[in-house]
Amino acid sequence: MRWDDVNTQVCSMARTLAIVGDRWTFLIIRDITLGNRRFTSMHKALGITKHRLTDRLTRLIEHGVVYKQCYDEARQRFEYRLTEKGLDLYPVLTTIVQFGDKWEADEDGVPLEHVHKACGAVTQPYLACSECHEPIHAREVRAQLGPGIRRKLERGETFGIQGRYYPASLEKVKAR
Amino acid sequence: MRWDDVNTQVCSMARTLAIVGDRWTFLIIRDITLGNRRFTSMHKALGITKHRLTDRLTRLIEHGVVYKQCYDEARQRFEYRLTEKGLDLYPVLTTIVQFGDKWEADEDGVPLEHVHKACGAVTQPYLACSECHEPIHAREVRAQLGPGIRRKLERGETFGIQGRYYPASLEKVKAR
DNA sequence: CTCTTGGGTTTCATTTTGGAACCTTTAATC
DNA sequence: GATTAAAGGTTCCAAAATGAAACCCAAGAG
Repeated sequence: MRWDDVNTQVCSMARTLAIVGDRWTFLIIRDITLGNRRFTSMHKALGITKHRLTDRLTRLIEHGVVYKQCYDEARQRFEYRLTEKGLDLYPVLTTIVQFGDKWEADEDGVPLEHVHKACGAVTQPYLACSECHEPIHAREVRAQLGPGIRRKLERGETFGIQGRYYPASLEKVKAR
Repeated sequence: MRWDDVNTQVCSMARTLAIVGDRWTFLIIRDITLGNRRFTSMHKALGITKHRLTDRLTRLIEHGVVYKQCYDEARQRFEYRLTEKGLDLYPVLTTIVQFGDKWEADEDGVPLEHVHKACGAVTQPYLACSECHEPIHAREVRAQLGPGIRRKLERGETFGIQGRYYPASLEKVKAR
């Protein structure tokens, strides 16, 4: 399957990755988050080529994740900023950074620390259950069919790859 | 910069993305998480070519995220499973899925639901502060230099892209 | 009036992907 | 006993994505 078709899957991960799932996009968004919002500045800081950067920013704008804001009318200079949708990627950024902090840091320690302004502490955010508010770990969660797939099945629609709906293991998920 | 050099950055995100930051890897890990652990099965379900799948699994094994477990000695058949390190990617997977559920679901609703076994409820995990346990949002967090960068600066080391340490906007971060 | 800066576009070589065919070993079937 | 069918790859080639470098253009600065 061509990568361009990946977002046709009935899968929230595939659809999200169709927007941000390439080499550079997360780094671009991270830089914008940290205040590095201008074209040339990102180009230099990230080591991404201008070509690629133009391309990725355009795509992010198309998907409503980033918008362009003019900061110099005369010269038509722009800053790239995150939309509300873009800010919603923050949990993804944070969890990626935390994984790196835990498993890939060198002996000097973590590159950056994150201060929670509300309480003033250096924080290492964790995932909590929306219902019981306890921390959540991989093995404590079970997936089940949601309406997005259930309704399509009820209508007798075929979807997914070669008529098998997706993710592949849903037969098992259903059976459990 | 060549992508292969991205993990030389002093940046937890760059280092993590050097492992999982390509088109297919997250989908592979998601499938393994959902119980789809065999080569041919993943190949068919994901629509990834065998070639690419071999390549990605090999890389994940090299990085200690996945291991191969024999389930049929005679025929030398294997299952791919997540290591402890691999399980630590779960928060990343979850937050990616949540973004997709919120912004990219169609009118039928979310494809999958996630049940927190401990409390039995369908959960939509959120990020909480490790110190005050309140929910954390993008605008409530401020980055500051951590030991991994501070110590290198104190020793007078140059690092990052062209001697500028990374992320680019750390000058600003420092100044704040 | 020339130089620099920001923000790009164009061109072209190199890498990475995708698709398909092929290989090998063990089991299952006729 | 020969034939066929998985499972799990590998090989080969064409197509697409990427990276490096050069070029462009407008507005200010000197």
